[in-house]
Amino acid sequence: MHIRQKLVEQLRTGNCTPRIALLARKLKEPSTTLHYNIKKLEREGAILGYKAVFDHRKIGGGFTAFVLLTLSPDEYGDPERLANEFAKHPQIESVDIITGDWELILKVRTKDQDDYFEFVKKVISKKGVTKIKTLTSLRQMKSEFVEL
Amino acid sequence: MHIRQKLVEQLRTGNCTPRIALLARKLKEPSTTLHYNIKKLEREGAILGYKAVFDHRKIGGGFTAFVLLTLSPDEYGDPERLANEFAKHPQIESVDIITGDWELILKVRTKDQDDYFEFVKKVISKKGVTKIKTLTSLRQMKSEFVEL
DNA sequence: TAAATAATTGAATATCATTCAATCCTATGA
DNA sequence: TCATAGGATTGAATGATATTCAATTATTTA
Repeated sequence: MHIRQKLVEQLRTGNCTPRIALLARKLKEPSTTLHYNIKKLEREGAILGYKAVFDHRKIGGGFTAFVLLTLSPDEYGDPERLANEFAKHPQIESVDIITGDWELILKVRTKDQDDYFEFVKKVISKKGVTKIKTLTSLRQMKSEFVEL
Repeated sequence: MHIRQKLVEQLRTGNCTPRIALLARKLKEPSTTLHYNIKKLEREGAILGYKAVFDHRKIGGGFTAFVLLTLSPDEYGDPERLANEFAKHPQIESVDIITGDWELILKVRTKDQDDYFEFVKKVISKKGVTKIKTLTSLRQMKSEFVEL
């Protein structure tokens, strides 16, 4: 596999670290103080990790959609089971159990619409899912707190 | 302001960097090769930045909601204007222009439901927005590609 | 108020990113 | 097929950085 692809894979979810010296200059605080406070945030579980933010269009993820799911009554008792299954897929950026007319909302990224269609058939359409509503993203203005 | 808060502010959107030596060990490639390829990804604009992923419950962002917006007909021509305004707010994680029954979907994080209500009144309810539907997140299983 | 615990900090060290020059690969066209 | 040019890979050297440690200061707790 190409190095590029391996890097994307690794940086997508971690393998990064804060730039303490840079922050020390910006905030005018000793780097050791910042180091201490960052480690504390990590210990407390407030910081889960450090990762790269990608322009997904440039790494084969040009298609983005929000997927609203209704579950069958027999899944109501344990929506987390299905949610956790979805969470395992690398195409899925986020999984939330929600209130209202639907039980789950997913944010999905695929290469294109064809790939998305395949993904819906293979992964999303499964026992327990009774209704699927796709909201296709036409334009992203902000993602992961980063303006695009 | 407390150092902790300043750090969260800075790490939320950047001030991090890839761990090349670690990646070199993992992928069994020379660190200079990885360095070269990472810089290339940055030059190409495929990598937009490096940031921390937080457990928002532990940094005063315990409430998460997806907000579906319908715009008034006079905003149809330029939904990007409103979208860009929303994007500026630090409480808003993502802004997408979408197809279907709504024009915009926002992902919003606030301290609690009261804060969310204030946020909707002050920021979201503005000229051009004719309908607001909130999908409250009861449980997050994955966010920013990181399983929780 | 005293004692214990947590937070800050400078100096020293260990680790790492980055630069550079040499080499190797790959695509292109004659 | 071969020559060439641009890109990609790599090791050695360097500069910058994270991290550790011990001392000091601040804060919390009883």
